[in-house]
Amino acid sequence: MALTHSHGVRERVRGGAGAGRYDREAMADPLHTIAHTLRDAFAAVTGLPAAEIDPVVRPSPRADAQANGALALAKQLDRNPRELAEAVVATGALASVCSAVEVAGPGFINLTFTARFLAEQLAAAAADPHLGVRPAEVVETAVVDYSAPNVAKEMHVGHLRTTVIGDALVRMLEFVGHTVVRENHVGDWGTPFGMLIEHVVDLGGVGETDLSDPGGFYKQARAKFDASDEFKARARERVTLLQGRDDDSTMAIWQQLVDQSADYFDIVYGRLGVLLRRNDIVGESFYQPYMPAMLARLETAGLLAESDGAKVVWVPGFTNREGEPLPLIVQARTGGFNYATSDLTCVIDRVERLHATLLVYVVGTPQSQHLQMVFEAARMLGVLVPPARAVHVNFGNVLGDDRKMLKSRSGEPAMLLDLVDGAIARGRAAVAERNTDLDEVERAELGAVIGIGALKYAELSSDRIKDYVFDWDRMLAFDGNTAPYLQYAHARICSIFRRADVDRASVRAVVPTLDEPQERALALQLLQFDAAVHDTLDKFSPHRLCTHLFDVAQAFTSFYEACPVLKDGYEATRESRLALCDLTARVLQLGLALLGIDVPERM
RNA sequence: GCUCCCGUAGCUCAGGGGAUAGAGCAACGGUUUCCUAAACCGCAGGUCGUAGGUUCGAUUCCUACCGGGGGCGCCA
Repeated sequence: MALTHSHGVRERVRGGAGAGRYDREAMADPLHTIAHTLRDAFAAVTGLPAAEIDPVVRPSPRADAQANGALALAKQLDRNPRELAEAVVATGALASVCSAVEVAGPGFINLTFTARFLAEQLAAAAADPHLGVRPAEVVETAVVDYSAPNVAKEMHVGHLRTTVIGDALVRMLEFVGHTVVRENHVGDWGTPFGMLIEHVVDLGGVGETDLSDPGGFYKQARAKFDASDEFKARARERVTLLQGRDDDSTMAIWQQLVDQSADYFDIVYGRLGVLLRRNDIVGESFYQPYMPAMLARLETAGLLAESDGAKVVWVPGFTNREGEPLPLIVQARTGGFNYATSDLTCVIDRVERLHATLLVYVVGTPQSQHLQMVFEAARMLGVLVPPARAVHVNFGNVLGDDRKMLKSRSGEPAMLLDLVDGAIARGRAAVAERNTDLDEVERAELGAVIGIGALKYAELSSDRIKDYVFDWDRMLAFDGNTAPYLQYAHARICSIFRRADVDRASVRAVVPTLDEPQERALALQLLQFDAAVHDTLDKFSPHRLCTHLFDVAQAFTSFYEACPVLKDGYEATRESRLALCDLTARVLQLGLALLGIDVPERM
């Protein structure tokens, strides 16, 4: 899946060392542009290689941007920071794009862009299907491991964040040009399947079970397992049969459980609106046949050791309760494989078969140590070596009011489908409450878009590392940093174009005028979309894009209040403002799409 | 015990080696003959957990401590 761009503005410039650089004239983000310009200016003034210089360009409350680089550089060179900043300004490098360049305080360079420069950058972004977002400098094959429910078990609140965050990352990675392999590492193997299969047998065998709602199935099997030694013994034997893979009846029942669960997962994913489908399932069973070879490789590499009868890898730097070295157990004393075996085999598969260079694990924080050990073992094996690397995209818990894991009324973890349906129902209620002139079908569709959007946005808009408190009212509020607020801003823009009876695409060649402060502020926000996307991907933190989109929406509503678009007396600015509206709507629509959230045209 | 993460406004959260730490909600005060008021504007609110250290400069980096949570051998 090669990235191709038909438009000329983002041609790769070949010949640099390592990653290709892009023609800086082509960049829509003025901060990015100015950073390059300043880097060269600093290089000229100091004599240092440009590659070693960071001009530290940031948005500024005092101007459009500020460059703080002079302070650190001056210290490094033992020069006066103010003089250095003034020397850089004196090069005149910024004259063509800035209307004001001032050195302030100890050596800050405050920059104000010319309206013309900003307007041209806006026009460039508007002409770009990617709205100014640069493609990745190095195109990679990325495997994103997310969601990972268990066969024959219900999906619950614990799967919400991994599914929503993973899906957003997949969309963004693809958008900037990476080849992305979605992998749903479902739990479809292991000792629990002994009891699950045996339970199916008790129920009358294949065809007599219905897993469309796995609710009590797992619990029934579990209860029998705990209560009956006889059942327990049968379950153990069944595990052996399963692992042998050649008992037809066992395999048929297992396959049935897997297939029915896949149907159920598809229902959940479909309703939630994520990309995962059954083709993305690569369960633990897939890796099972490759595990003996993996163990042999560990053996050959001299990494396999024995400890208390188990086969282990001693991974340096990890200790147990007693302060003794902690092993990564890859084969239990019983000879059985466990999740370390599976995960290590999986790393090898992703690197060697899929040729992935970026392995993304969207998995909860509690598995951090386990994953670090697996990654380290893979490094020791010489598999997970540059350019291949693994990233644990960890996340905190979804909490209820009581600050504990979100529960259903029965006290168990809230079921994912209940949360999804609850979001849709609340979205519909919100629409009905504000009743517009929509018919039933439209209202239902809109309710789902708003409800699901709110649910997902709540997951994505705060730092994934922290726990967050689930709150229906807050996520569905039309004020604040919520999906409905962003969707509303988009709907208002669509309304303007309906009223004007103007085709959106027709204003995309317009170079807007930016006379009002709200127009400038909006322009600056819109041009930072590129940086927001890349920043989000660098840190695998979708909340960064959320924050940016919220800033865009706020800048737009301020503009909307202050700058009439269609009203009488504003004919002179009409085209220009329509162009700003169009680009705003596109940034909101695209940005939310990258998060897996739809936008309505009317609300 | 060892180890990882978190601690920012009443609440929910951003931010991050630099200039007066930002939003939203709630509260208070305004705005609608006008493109969707599901909105906007204003006002108020914080010794950035505590104490040291590095630095010209720390809320940001380092150390210790306090508070909360996770993990620590044959489940995943």
